Amino acid sequence: MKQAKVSNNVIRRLPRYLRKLDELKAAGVDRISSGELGRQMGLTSSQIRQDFSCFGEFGQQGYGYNVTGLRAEIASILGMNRDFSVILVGVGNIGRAMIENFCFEQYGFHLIAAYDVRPEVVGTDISGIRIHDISELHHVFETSKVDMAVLSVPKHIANQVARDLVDHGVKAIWNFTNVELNVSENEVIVENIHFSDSLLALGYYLSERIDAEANAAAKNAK
Amino acid sequence: MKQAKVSNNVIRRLPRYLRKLDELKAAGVDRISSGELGRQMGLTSSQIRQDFSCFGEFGQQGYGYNVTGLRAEIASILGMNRDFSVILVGVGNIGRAMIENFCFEQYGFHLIAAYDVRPEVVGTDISGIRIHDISELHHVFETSKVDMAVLSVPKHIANQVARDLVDHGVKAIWNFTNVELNVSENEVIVENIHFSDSLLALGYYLSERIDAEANAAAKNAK
DNA sequence: TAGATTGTTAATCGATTAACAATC
DNA sequence: TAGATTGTTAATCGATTAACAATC
Repeated sequence: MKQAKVSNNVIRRLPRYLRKLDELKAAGVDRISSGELGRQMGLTSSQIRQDFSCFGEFGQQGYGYNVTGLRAEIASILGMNRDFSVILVGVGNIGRAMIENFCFEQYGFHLIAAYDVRPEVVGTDISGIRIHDISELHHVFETSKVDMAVLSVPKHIANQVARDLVDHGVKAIWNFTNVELNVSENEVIVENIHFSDSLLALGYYLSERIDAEANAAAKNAK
Repeated sequence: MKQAKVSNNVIRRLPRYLRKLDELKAAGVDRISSGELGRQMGLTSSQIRQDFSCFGEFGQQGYGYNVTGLRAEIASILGMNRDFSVILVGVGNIGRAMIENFCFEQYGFHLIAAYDVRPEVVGTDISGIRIHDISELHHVFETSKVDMAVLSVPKHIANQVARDLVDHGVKAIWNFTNVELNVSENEVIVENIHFSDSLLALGYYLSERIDAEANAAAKNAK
């Protein structure tokens, strides 16, 4: 009965499928084959069918996949209808931007409170979310389940706050601090947004391309 | 002479090595073996040696790696000393946060200008960066090379602005729009920061864990 | 020199792709 | 029914791990 462990690569493709299906839906497409989906996404049809078959049989021979139905299956696999509760710790620039702009609801999460230490923000509301002093953190765990914490505090306290969150029983941390957290993956799920890692990878590919172009130019000049 | 194509997986590990080496340096460690590095990062020593050997011979038998030297090699591979020039398009919440907080210089990039359409921000300065009207975009390409553009405009114009940037000759786009850009990878390097993809993957792992715990509890109760 | 650890070749493992019978 | 396309098994490809000679 238990489904075999699904590889991380497959999981990381699911949100892309979701986005593409939403796009197709918006364009009025209501069925699609793995072949056509592959063409549009730059994947093989085999890979797409393998990916979906990790979770069930969502298609129909001779027909393909129903866009709305498949979208709903993937949404469910990703937990989008579970209504996870979220707190945010660290209302700096990025924390504030997330509170004001990120549509947690759209992905099955809802933000219930935020925390900071600076007196000038504690006690205020941002987009309807109350900012509490971080010393009040334990209260929220007494009154609600907290599934996930957005961690957007300064680097130097990242690990200490993460430790605290885990000890209070948070189940997952969405880590924006650009620090590798020293918490065991047995006790908490950590998902990192490492801006700098992303930029550095871009830097590598950019360097590679610039060098290739310079080489090509040098060759031409000869 | 030409180095074999290095896999994306290896490239994505380089920034992690960099961060770890910086941490070791800060802690006063000046040499490390692949074995110890692996222990600290959760990788095998084999993988670490394989990764580095894609780029050269950075270690010494019987000794290991010099932390400072290895750090410098990786920084150079990632193009951190190339001084790439950057423009930012879309000074909304996230764009503003990047201008104010993200330390481009630290990674070998420098921000030269930003663009928006809203009259209330055009003409102002944010952290020393002038915000121009987007209609002025072509000027910067006439007077400077522009290696990379940070794309942080609203979703619905993302592709149109990306097209424009590519036509002006930008070499890479750091894409914060959560939209899959329809530009060919022959003409431009695209590096995506998809917040929602990251959150949805977290949602998957969180769902999985919650279900596993519920199952364990049900089993215990029996 | 002896011990440690690299760089690299070979073996294993896992992920992607191809092929095809089942079936809508 | 015939054509299309799935779900799945087998083949291939690539990435990780193991092993070890080279050497500091």
